[in-house]
This record gives sequence, C-alpha cells and structure tokens, in this order.
Amino acid sequence: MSHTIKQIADLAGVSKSTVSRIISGNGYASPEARERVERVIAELQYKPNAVARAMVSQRTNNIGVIIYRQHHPIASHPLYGKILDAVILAAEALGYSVFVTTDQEMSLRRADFLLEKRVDGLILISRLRQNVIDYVKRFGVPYLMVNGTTDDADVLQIVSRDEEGGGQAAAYLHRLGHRNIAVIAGPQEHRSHNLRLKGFCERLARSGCRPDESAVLYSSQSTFEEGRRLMSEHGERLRAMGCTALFATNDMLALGAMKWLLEHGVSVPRELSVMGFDDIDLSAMYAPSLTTISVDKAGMGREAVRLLDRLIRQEAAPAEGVELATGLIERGSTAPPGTGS
Amino acid sequence: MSHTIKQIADLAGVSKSTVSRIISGNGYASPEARERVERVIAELQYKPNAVARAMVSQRTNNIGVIIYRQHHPIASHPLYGKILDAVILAAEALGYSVFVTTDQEMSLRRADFLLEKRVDGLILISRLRQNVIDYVKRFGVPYLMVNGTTDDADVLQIVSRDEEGGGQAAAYLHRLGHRNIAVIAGPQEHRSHNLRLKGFCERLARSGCRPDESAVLYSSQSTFEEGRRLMSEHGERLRAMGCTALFATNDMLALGAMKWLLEHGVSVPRELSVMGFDDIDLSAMYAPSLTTISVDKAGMGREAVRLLDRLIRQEAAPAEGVELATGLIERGSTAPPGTGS
DNA sequence: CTGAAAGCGCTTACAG
DNA sequence: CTGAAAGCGCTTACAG
Repeated sequence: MSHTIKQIADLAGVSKSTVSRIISGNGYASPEARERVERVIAELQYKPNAVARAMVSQRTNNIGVIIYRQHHPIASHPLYGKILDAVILAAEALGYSVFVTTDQEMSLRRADFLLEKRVDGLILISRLRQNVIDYVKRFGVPYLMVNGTTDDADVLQIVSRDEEGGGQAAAYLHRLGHRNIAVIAGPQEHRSHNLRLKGFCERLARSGCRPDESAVLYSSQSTFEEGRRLMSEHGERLRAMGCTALFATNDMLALGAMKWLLEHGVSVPRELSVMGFDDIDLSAMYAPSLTTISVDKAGMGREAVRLLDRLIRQEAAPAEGVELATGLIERGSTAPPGTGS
Repeated sequence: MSHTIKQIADLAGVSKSTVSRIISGNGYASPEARERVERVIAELQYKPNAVARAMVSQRTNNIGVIIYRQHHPIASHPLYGKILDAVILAAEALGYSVFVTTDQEMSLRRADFLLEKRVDGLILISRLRQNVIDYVKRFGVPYLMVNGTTDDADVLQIVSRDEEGGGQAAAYLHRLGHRNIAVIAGPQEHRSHNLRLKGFCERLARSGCRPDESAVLYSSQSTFEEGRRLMSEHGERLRAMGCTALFATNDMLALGAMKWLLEHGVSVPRELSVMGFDDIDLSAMYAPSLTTISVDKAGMGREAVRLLDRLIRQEAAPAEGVELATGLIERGSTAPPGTGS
C-alpha cells in the first residue's frame, strides 16, 4: 500500500540512487530523469518513509515535550497548554513533529520513552527533579527547560522576568492608592511564585509601605480551589485589617479568591481590588475581568523551539537562556481604594 | 554516546541475535547468556533504538492526533485539550507515543506530515473536510474521528449523545418552571451544535412549550466573545419579551452571554437563568457557576485510543462508533423564574 | 550525470 | 540454545 523508492526507480527506469538524489535535491540528475521520476512520484503519491530516513541520517526531525503535572490537566493547562500550542506551531515551521507526554511522577519513565524514540531534542516544561535532568543530560540529547525551577547552571532556561513582574504589580496597586495590601503566595519552592512575591514585596517596601506579614497567605498549592479556600478562611480577617487590595502570585489563586468574595457579597473592585499574574484566558472572561501581569506564553514556546533547534543543529549555542518581559494588563477587578468602579 | 546491539553483543560475548532475543523476550537463551547480557545492558544503560525497530517491525508505536483549529488555541482548547489529555494518558498506557499537530487550513499538509512518519494510526479531532478524510483513507492508516462532523459512513466516530443532552437541558429548565426560553445556537453545520439545538427544541415542544423563533439567536461562531456580542445586541429585546432563561449550545457562548448580563446589572439567576453545554473547567469557576450539560471528554479520549488500538492490531474491528452519555450539572446560574437564588 | 555497494540498528527465519 | 545472513527503506560516498 505504501510505495518504496525501489518501486519508483523501477517505474521511472532509473536507479534508487537517482531517485534519492532527486527527492533530496542534492546531487545531479538529468532533466529527463528528473521529469520521469517526478511524474511517477506524483502518480503514486509516493511519500518517503521518514523512519528509514531517520535511520540513516541519525535525525528524526522529532522533538519531545515533557510536561510535569502531578495532577491533570496536561495539555489543557491554562498556562502550559498555551506554551505547548506555541511550541507545536514553531516546531512545525522548522520541520519538526512534536511528541507530547507528561511525567506525573517526575520519574524517568517518560524520558526513557522519548529517548528510545530518538528525538532530536527535548523541551521540559515546568519543574522536573534533578535526577530527571541528570538522566537526560547523560543521554547527550539537547534539551532545555521552560518556566521551570532548577539551580543547575548547565540547564538552558526560558523564563519570565517574574521578579520584575511582581514589582509591576506592586507599583500599580500603590499608584492606585492602595497601602494595605493582602497577598496570596503560591508554592515558594517554585521559581516563579517565589520571585513574584519577592519582587512584589521589595517594590512595596521601596514605596515605604512594608507589607504586613499577617496579610501574606502562603500556600503549597496554586489552584483555583486553593484561592477560594484561603479566602474562606482568611477573608473576613483581611477585610477587618483594612486591606483594600489583594495580590495573588497567579491568576488561578486570584480567581478562586475573587469567586469567594463575590459569593459573599464583597464587591470587587469597589470594596476590594484583586490582581493576579499570568494572564490566562479565563482572566479576561471573568466578571469582573481580572487585572493581571501578563506572561509571554507564546514567546516562551517560540523561544524554546528556536533555541532547541540551534542546539540540535549545533550552531553557535546560546549559552544563555532567555528571560521574557511581563506586562501590566489593567482590567475591571482593580480600582482606587474606596471608589466605585 | 548511544550504544548499539552490536556493542552489547561483543561485550557480553554473544551474537547480536542472542541479544535481540533476550531483549524482545521471544526466543530461547541460556540463563548464563541472559545474565551476562542483562548485566551489560544495565551497565551501559542501553536503550534499543526505536527507529531501527520500527524499520523492521513496520510498527512505530506512534499515533498522531490532528486537531482542526482555524484559530488558536489548539492543545489549550477547553474541550479538545481535555480530550487530548485523555488520549495521551490512554495511549501511553498501551505503549504508544503521541504526536500532536493542528491543521489550521483543514488542508492536507498536516496529514502528510504524520503519514510520512508512518504513524500506526490517526485520531482526528473536530471537523475535518471530506478531502482530508479521503486522503487519509487512501493511505490505509487506521484512523477515527472524535467529536467531528461527517456523513461519511466509513468513518468510525466517537461522539456525545448531543441530542439527548439538548433534551436534558430542556427538561431541566422546564421542570424549574421556565416557559419562555431564549436560545443561542452555535454553528449549525457542526454536528454537535445542530443536535443540541434539535434535542432542546423537540423536548420543549413535547412539553407543549414551543420555542419562539425570534428568541433563537443563530450564530456562525461558538466563542465567548460571540456570546457576549449576541447579548449586547439582543439582550434587552429578549428580556422585554419576558424570557426567564437562556440556553446556549455550548459553555463558551453561555459564559460570554452571562458576562454581558452581569456587567449590565442583570442578576443571574434571579432575573435570568443561564445554561450551557460541555462542562468546561471555566464553568465551575465562574461566579455564578454555570449550570450545564456535561460531555465525557475523558471518555472520548479513552475510547478513541481503545478503538484505534484495536484497528491497528486488526482485532475484531468494532464497525460501530461510540456514543457517550451526557449528564446534567446543576449549578448556580439557574433557578426557578422570578425567585431569588 | 548515474548506478552498485555499503551501511544505519535492529529482527527474523534458517541452519547448525 | 546460538550465530550468520538477509532484509526493513533509505542515503552517501565511490566508481564509472
């Protein structure tokens, strides 16, 4: 049902070598031979077998994406899903196909899986344990990490300027006039949550407005449900403390918190301004829409592919990773304290 | 850097054939040979080259997923992303890796891409034009369609019982006491939107409550923005007509509509109940949360893989596709007419 | 400009 | 129980 180069050669009356040269475009071929071969190829809808090609060229033109997720979702994650979208598009533009997999246990199984397939390179999304990194490293397959957390200086990383973004959030809320700001801080072992909090607090301190430690809610999770739970537990207290604004280190936490507030008759932003970080789709859709700091998800995916491709082609390897800019997205969930919206 | 079976054989003092037999597990080998070979493999962390294996076995153990999307998002789509998640998990459990790609132009390019890679099978998500289907068909690669639209009887399809689901929505709203219901009907050329509307209207008619044609808003899109736009255009008129409930053929349209309502001081559900279809994550998170008809996204992904695997293995091919049940998810956006919530 | 040969890393009969 | 040989579908020097 699938044809081989041998069949094309026979039908066109030339050798396999000639067909191969014509297909690959390198090497000479007479116009007549070329024409005959091309006609046969078109007639039979011949497609060269990529597996055979990979076998000899030692290049598969495939890349693998491993997303770490302890729980669902994987591809449909509001942030990683967007990065993945961009990776797919950028990869295909360069002629790569992309395998996507998840590593729920942060184990080596998934890496193995793709390494056997001989991918040309690997994109690791989110945090992965050092042993996984070491494992991949030993294989000699080019790889890099997107939005991850690692101290390993060897690892090429694509990240956001999270600290700067945290600062932008603080500056914005301060500019609006907020002086008593509550914070929901997601898992501090994550690079991004950690830096966002740091940038936020430092910027606030520079404004002479040191954040009250009792108004900072730390959490080991970063989900919508967690944001909601934290508010149900601390919401009343924070309001009693006179907080006029709430900043969360990601949109999901902010949205969960906002839902609780709305359901309990707290008007956002009139009584309390709420702000997140990431600019996931949901944030623009919510009512009120969520003010946030945007992360360049598409840029991360594109940069990851661009760098990985260079590593694969062994071009002047960019020893440096990439830091992408963040930006303030002003929406309906924030306003000056004590005003209508 | 990667070892070959030859190297293992030399180091273990046996032939390639013996190593191969030991790895694959079929064929005999003496305990001593087995032990020596296994030690060398462990030491060198040898992984058989899947490309070479695919070459001889004519099986890649890869499947391809093609998602049609005219615009972004692809993997991060609230519905297709979930299906994709389930596909990836189910596929890996059966030993397949999955390529994911998108076909923005509904053209043949993407199919080509994967067909060259010699995937063992193909999962087509969403609608794809007949010419793409015909093309794939000619290749002899097993394939099936998830949540798609086609009249082609050859195509194995995995879908929801959308008509039944539409009926469930109608029955529910009628049971609450609503008699004057507005509808937002997404693109009718899509099987699902079409059947959802049909099921809804027929069930309502059976209750002796025929829907008013002027209260049915047809749209060629199914996005959040479109739902919002439709409300901004027709919201006042519908309320003037005395509508007490609104049903949309998917959650995105419903949510967009609801946002406009909330922003314009219409209380949901007190003044107007709103209901969608799909049960995307966002629906549970919204404030108020959206009552909807759930679609078994995970089930679709799992069934797709299960059936495709059977096609690939040429087992008793299930000539029939699969229809998955829908279910009512009652949330905060609906209530009896004229009541508080 | 073109073809024969070797080889990519495996597996699978086939002899021994 | 084990090894030599052929072959999966290509590409790449190397002769001619």
